[in-house]
Amino acid sequence: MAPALLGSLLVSRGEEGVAQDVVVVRLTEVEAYRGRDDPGSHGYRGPTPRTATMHGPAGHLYVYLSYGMHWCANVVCGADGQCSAVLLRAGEVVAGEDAVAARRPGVRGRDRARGPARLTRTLGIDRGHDGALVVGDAAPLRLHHPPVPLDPTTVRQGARVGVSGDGGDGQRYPWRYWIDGEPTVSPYRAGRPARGRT
DNA sequence: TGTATGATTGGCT
DNA sequence: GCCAATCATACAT
Repeated sequence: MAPALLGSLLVSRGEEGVAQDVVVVRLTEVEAYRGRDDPGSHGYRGPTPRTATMHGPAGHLYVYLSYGMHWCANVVCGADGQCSAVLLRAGEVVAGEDAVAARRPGVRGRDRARGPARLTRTLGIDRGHDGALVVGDAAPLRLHHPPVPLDPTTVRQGARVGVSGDGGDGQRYPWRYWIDGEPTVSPYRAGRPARGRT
């Protein structure tokens, strides 16, 4: 699912449906997360209240607070009871420049949605969006297929950002996907070495 | 009830 | 490149 989401459009309807507030972001970078078999995932230690949405049916948003101050958003991809989601790491603002300028004064160009927390801020996503659908008329945020099919040869793949060793041997799952050459893709940072905890 | 830690960002050196 | 900000969550006591 993760590479298939690249090039897709994420559309936020404005506050109270005001057309002027609509913002559209074209996804350029995502990461896949699974459950029990993925040490880098919030679902690694089994379902908890926080990750309930991530363990639910596909098509909903899993939103969590990072570092006590940043919201990050995932699209849930697995069947109900499974744990599978794709973190929306970065994108390009393709519509709603004015709304974004008002929401993020001083931030311009490629940085407006370059990084998972910047993306949520630009789209106005927060805790209230956890569990919301990304399909259907009532959805506060909607996901659309790419207007033009993405050239599959431009998709790149590598280790996830900020995730320490995935396997016991320190290997890193190559579950980060991005569109080659896109300036909005966030810089790579390796995670801390796995800490001894069992 | 206490505490360590992040799927990050932005400012400063 | 280094580091503080800031707090819900998970887990230990």
